[in-house]
Amino acid sequence: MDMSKSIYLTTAIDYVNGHPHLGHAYEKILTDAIARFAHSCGNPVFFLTGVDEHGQKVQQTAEKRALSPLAYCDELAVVWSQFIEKLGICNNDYVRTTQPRHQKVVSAILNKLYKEGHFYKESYRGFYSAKEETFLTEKDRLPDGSFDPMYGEVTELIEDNYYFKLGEHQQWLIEYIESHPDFIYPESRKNEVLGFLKKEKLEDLCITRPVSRLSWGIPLPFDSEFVTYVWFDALINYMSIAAAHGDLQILKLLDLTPEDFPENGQEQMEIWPPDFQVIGKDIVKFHAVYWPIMLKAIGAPFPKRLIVHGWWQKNNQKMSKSTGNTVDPIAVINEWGLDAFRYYVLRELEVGPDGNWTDSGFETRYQVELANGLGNLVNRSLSMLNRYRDGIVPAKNDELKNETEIIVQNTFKSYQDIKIQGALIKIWELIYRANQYVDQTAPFKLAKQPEQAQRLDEVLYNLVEICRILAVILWPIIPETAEKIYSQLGLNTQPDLWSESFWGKLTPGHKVNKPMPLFPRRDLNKK
RNA sequence: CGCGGGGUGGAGCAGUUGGUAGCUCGCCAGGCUCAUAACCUGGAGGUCAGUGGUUCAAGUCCAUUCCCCGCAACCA
Repeated sequence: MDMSKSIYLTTAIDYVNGHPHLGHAYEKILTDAIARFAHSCGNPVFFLTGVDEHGQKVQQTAEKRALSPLAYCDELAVVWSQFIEKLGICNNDYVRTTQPRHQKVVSAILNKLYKEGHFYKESYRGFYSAKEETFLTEKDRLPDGSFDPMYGEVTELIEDNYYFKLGEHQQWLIEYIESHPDFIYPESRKNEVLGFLKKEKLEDLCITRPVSRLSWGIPLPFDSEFVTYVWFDALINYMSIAAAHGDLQILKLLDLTPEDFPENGQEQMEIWPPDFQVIGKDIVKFHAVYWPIMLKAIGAPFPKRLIVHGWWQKNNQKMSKSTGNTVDPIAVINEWGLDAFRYYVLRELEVGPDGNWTDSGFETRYQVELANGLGNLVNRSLSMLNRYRDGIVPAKNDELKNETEIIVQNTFKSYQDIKIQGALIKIWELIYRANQYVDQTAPFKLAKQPEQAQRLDEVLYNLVEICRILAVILWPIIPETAEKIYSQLGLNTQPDLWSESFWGKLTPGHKVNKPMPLFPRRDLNKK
């Protein structure tokens, strides 16, 4: 692996004009787990997330509140970045599409593509709903030919706009996706995109909005009558931040220099291309079709993998603010703790399919898997070591070494394949095995028989060592808990490197600390 | 015929390249007492939606039918 280039991960950037919800939290935590695993493997990591701030809805809401759009965005940016912090995300940068560094890159790209003949200007005649501020298509017509009253008054309108030629890109994109089976994950999404590309003719993408209709956007550098369409603007964030951190490959491509980003100082990182771009299934088309075409036109290498995750429902119904069928991540974290939340969303579903949140499911996983499983194992292991050996780690012993190593390897492979749920299932096999081991060896009985002292030492070593290894392999998922385990083990290092998961790293004679419940048990009946 | 995803013991889910159907919860019985009234063992419970096919062998491949759920341009 090329160690000079960082593993580059991105999430979709969130549209600020909304409120952070479970879906946003899930995507961030999922990406965070992948990022932490990459770090754990010893790679430099660059993890980007951020917000998308342009567009009609922001402009409207700002107007309603008598604020400038930017002042309104400044307010929201705080809310969103606090949300990221609350989730324990280890991102290296936070992009806002209103930042000059981003706008510079968007302008550079627009200029380049314009000069190279990828755009053309054309008038569009269509039926426009002023109420919804959108053009309607034939598909929006009701069976009787009229438009739904929800669109208000619909008028026929002629509007000029710039378009990005996509037609010529359709064929190579199909071939690219077919010859790079890892490009879109999971496979079902890849098939969906291929199906679409093969069946439908790609229509040229409108990349502007007239200023008269929408002013809150990045001005088109070669025509002041227009601003850039939000999606064209938003997708570029992945590249603009690489440029802003001095990625020479991108700078050169866009004819920019590090001096164009004075706020960055002298930093020069190798970031591009992204290794993982994590998105929701709703925006597959933008990332699997428009985005590669944009990159091809720009001449930039493609992202390695697009990770498409599913959506959450609650109680098998679509989450919706209007019906109150929602999950507030902040409230859950405040009540149950960050790691319980992170664990649940990653354990509940594999990456790809939709998930279903239920409060009782969450509580059960907390109680059974975290409190009674992981928490109790660490607690009883450390407690016995303290009680029988004054907390001093006995001589090394390899009784469970093989079993543990197999599980650790399987877990590693699952992480590598982005099978996070699978990784957690395997990790819990180790927890069950360790609890079973306690029962089989009964250290509490050995402790009463002086002639069994050595056997007791062996058992205790195996238990404590497993607790330590668990911390290492769980760190990408539940970093706070992993660090707590290390701290209870009296270790002053961090469980953030996979190489720490090798058996036998706990040295005899080391003194551990007293255990504290990692996940305090709850009396669920009282709720 | 719009696209996609699903239908596996009471509930929620795993099932990699086809080879005796697993897990968690719940239920019943037993064991243990180090531990967060936690832990361990055993048991009951499924014709893997239906039908047809390929195969020595299919939940796992093919065909078809039924049912559920998302998506269909800015909502992760």
